[in-house]
Amino acid sequence: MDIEQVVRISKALADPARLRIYQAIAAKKEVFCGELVERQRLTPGTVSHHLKILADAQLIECRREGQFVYNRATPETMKRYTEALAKLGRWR
Amino acid sequence: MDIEQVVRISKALADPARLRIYQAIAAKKEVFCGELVERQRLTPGTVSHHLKILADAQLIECRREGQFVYNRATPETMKRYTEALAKLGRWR
DNA sequence: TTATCATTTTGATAGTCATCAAAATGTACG
DNA sequence: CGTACATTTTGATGACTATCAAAATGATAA
Repeated sequence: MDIEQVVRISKALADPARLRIYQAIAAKKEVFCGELVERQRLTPGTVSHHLKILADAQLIECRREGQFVYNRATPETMKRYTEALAKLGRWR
Repeated sequence: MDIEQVVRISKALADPARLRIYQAIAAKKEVFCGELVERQRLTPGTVSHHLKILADAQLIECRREGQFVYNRATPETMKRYTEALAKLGRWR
């Protein structure tokens, strides 16, 4: 994983609202947007914005099914992120 | 580790210049500020600013010795950060 | 088609932040 | 003391961002 991707993921995780959204998604198999709007007390536009940033960082994947868009976490990305950080901190 | 600390660390890692600085520090036992100013092509003020953010996140520790301030990484914090993220992504 | 609901996009706004230059502070040594 | 060097702080500026309201788009069903 290159440094730009590490920065992109760090940025995605660097906002409390977005971290809560990620947490809510990762805690279940799938979550659709409306569920997040209710639980996070944010407008649909704002939630959509955050989901886009999480998806661009490949921390989540989104799948449309009818009117709804279901989101689920992609733990592989998180795994590769933490591995990249561990490597970053290793001497020599 | 609480969510605020996760956000604080994510923010600290969410800038390319700061990530490079952290990388440079973690790659050696200790680094002093002047070394970073040279290698990163940033002004002393900017480097100092970044070091403060890394230190506030407890990703590095700074120790003054005479005129110089030596910085070293605290891998313990990085370890707890990645563990917190892993827990965040875990179901149930 | 029209109505309705879910989501995204747009435009605006207030707040945050990276950066620099310059001033201030800390520290050593004549 | 005064000079020199390392670091931090301050003030300013331009860029970015979280948020909302409202408009636009997608999709279903009557």
